[in-house]
Amino acid sequence: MHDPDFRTEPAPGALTPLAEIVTGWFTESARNLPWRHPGTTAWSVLVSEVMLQQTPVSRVLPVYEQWLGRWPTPAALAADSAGEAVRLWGKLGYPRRALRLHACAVAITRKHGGVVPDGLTELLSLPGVGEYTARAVQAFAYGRRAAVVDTNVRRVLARAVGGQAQAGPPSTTRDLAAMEAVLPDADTAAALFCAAMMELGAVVCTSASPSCASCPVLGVCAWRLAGSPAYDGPVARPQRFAGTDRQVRGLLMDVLRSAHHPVPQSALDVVWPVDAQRQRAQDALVADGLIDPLPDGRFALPA
DNA sequence: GACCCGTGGTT
DNA sequence: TAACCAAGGGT
Repeated sequence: MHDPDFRTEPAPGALTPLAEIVTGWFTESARNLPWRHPGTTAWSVLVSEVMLQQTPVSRVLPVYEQWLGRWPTPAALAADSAGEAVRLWGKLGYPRRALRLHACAVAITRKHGGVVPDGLTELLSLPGVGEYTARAVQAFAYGRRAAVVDTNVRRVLARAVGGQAQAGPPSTTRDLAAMEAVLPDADTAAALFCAAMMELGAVVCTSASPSCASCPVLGVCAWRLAGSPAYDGPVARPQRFAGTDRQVRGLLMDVLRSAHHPVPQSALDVVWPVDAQRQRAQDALVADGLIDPLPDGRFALPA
C-alpha cells in the first residue's frame, strides 16, 4: 500500500510542523542554564537531571554549581563520602537522590572507567536513573536520538497533539510511544526537539495557567483547535505533607546536615514530639543509609 | 498502579 | 490558607 497522493508524504528526514515550530522557538528563546553551556560534560548533565527531579530550576542552580565545583568528575565524588554528598545537597529535598548520585559516581568509576555510559541498559542500571533520566542523558549529554518524556513533555503532547487539557495518568509505554510518533529521525534534531518540548512545557505551556496567547504552537495546537475543552479525566488525589513521616525525616536530616559532628539521640529527639513517629522516621533513615548509627550511640551522616 | 519519598514558592 | 506545583525513581 502507498499514499495515492505523494505530495502529502513528508520528505525523508523532514520535521513535522510541531517539531519545526517548537525547535525554532527554542533556538531563539531558550533559557540560559548552566547545563546547556558548551563544554558541559555528561557527568554535569547527569547531576543536573537528578537534581531537577521534582525540584524547580531556581533552587537547583546554586547547589548544582557547588556540587560540580567540588566534584567535577564521577571519580572526584566517588573519592568523597556519601555523607558529604548529602550535606552539600542541602535542602533540595528527597536526599536519597544525593545518596544515589554518590552511588552512581562509584559505579561509573568502577564499572565504566569513569565515563558516564551512553547505552540505555547501562544508564538504567545506575541507581536513581530511571526512564526519564536515562534518555535525558542520551539526548542532552551525547546528542543521541531518544524519546525524553518528563511531566512537561507529557503535558505538551496531551495538549498540542492529543487535544486534551491535561495529561492522563503516566504510562511509560504510552508516553514513550506518543513521543516517538513526533520525534525527528536525526540525532541532533531529535535531541533539540526534546529540549524544546520540555522548555515549552516549563515556560509557556504550564500546568495551571498556560500562556496560550504567546505560545508559538498556538496555530497547530489540537487542544486550542478543539476549543480548549475542559479536562474530564481522572483526578489525582492530593498528597499532604504536614504531619507526615516525610516532614519528620526532613527535620531529622536538617539536624544531621547542620551539625558537622556526630550528634546524640537527644539532639534528634527535640525535632518532633510524637515519639513513635519520630522513631519510625529515624529507623527508616537508618535503613535508607541516610543516617549512620555510630558504635558510641551517636548519629552522623554516612561515611 | 498505588504509594512513598522533601522543600518552598505560588495562587 | 490549603492546595497546587516543580526536568522522577523505587518498591
